[in-house]
Amino acid sequence: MKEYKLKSYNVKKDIDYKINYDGELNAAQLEAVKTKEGPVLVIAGAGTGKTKTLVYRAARLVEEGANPENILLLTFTRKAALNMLKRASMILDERCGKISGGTFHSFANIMLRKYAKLVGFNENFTILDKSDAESVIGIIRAKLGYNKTEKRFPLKHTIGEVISKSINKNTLVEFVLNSEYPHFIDSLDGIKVIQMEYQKYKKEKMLMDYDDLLLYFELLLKGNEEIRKRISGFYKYIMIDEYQDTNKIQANLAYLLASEHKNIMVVGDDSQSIYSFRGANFKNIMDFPKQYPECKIITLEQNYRSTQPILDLTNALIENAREKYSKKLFTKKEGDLKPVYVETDDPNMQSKFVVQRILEIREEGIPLNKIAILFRNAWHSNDLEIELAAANINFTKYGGIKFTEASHIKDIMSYLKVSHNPMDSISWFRILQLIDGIGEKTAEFITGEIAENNKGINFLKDLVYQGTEIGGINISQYKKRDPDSKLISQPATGKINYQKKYYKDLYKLYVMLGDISAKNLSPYELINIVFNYYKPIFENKYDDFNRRAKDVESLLLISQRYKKLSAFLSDMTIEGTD
DNA sequence: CTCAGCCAACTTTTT
DNA sequence: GTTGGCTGAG
Repeated sequence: MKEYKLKSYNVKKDIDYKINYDGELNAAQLEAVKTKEGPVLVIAGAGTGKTKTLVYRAARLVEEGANPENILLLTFTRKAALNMLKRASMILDERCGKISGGTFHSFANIMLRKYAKLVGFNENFTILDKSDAESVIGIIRAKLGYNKTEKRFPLKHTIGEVISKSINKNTLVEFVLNSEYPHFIDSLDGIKVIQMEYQKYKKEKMLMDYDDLLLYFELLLKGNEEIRKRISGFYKYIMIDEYQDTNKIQANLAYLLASEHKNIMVVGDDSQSIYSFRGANFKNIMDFPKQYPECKIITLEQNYRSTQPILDLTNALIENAREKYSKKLFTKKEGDLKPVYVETDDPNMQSKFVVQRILEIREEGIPLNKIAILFRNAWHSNDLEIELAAANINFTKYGGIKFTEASHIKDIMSYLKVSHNPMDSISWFRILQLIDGIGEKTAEFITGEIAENNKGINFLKDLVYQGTEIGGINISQYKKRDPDSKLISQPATGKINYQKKYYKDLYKLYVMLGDISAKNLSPYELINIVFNYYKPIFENKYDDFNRRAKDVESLLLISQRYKKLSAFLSDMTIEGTD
């Protein structure tokens, strides 16, 4: 990190404010915006102009002379952060675009890329998304024989969830099992073993999952006094959005980051905590005043979105909460239409009712694209979709799997990941299996050789050349060439036929990987090289490759925004894109 | 033993 | 769309 000399924060008396704060904001918002220092808790009810408040406060800090880079704005998605900075730039000027912003995960990533060595990693570590993490767990699960137990052992997906929950909720694995998977309580010991192996595996292969980003960042700050002081000293103003959705580790990180100055403003609504499934705890927002007894609490209650009857309903609901910051939402918006609660006997009746209402509303002249139906998951709408189709109502359905998790995108990304971090066994495993004739076992063998003996892609060359020159060699011959190799004794037959039809393809892969390891290629150029290689595989693998090809186009487009491969890879994994 | 192909079961929400 | 189980071919 560059050493910056902090500008001393002396507000000149004669600042000529360009922004008209008083005219744009209500009293509570204004109070928040004008508070420059010390801990502040802003309780922002739904639709009370929370984002606007943050935007103005960021702009105000800059206008009063703070260096934008010293302001840290942590939000729930990166898109939200960018959006706010854009708005701040619009009301003030482009200096606001330089404010440091992002999610806890992306900020942790940036810091860890600088200080990875201090927590036992290399700077080129790879970030595992959820399915990558599950693959690792799946491999360990199989290796330890848990796929052949008498009693059904939890699936990799479940194991991953249990481990992650115990971390995010800061509790023991047994508590998670007891409360959410009591039927798997017998598997406790096994899960604990897998957890340990998982941790070890990631460390060896320079891999971090989402939780690790936070954990290692916390470790970095806790274990290195000097670094903590440097980072906290640099980010002199901290703002955190959606504080009710932070978990224990994130709250802890916030505390550590603010330790040098306590200029921390958290904004949230205790009545809107929706991420408990991933360990978010609204207690964080309740406990903030305990953490900072001197903090200022500001409550935003004027709502700009809904009419009073709707707010009355939410007020009544919130009133029932046992632990809360009391607030009463009110509005100046006109309207007396009440929300309607309808109960139906079965899901199909529900669908029919919705269809009927839509037809009525359309009769009244409301266009279909002004009507929205919300539901909690993709298949909840199955019945409704049939009814809508039957009634000849056109609709657009949003949702489905994320772009970055589509398997063809993951394929392409894996080639890049391997070239960025040759230790990334998960990506090796994936791309090797794309070759015709290579399945799980062979991929495991090659992956193991590449990683364990640190041969990198040269192993591919060795393998192919041995194959073509010698033909099928057996284990003992191979051992002679490489006496240190550990994995030689593994296969039960004691013999692997190296003369395989996939040699040619393996060699092509080797050549392509050599091409993309050339220096100074942009992510865009890299993807082009990769796709040139991948295209035949791609078209063979997917019947609908034409549809999927559009995603590749998007990927190329996105990649043009990046100069460096490492930033591109991190962003694609942490932020995704929509 | 290894791999590919087929089938049935399941699917919240996010970094 | 994905996972895991099963079968048959090489």
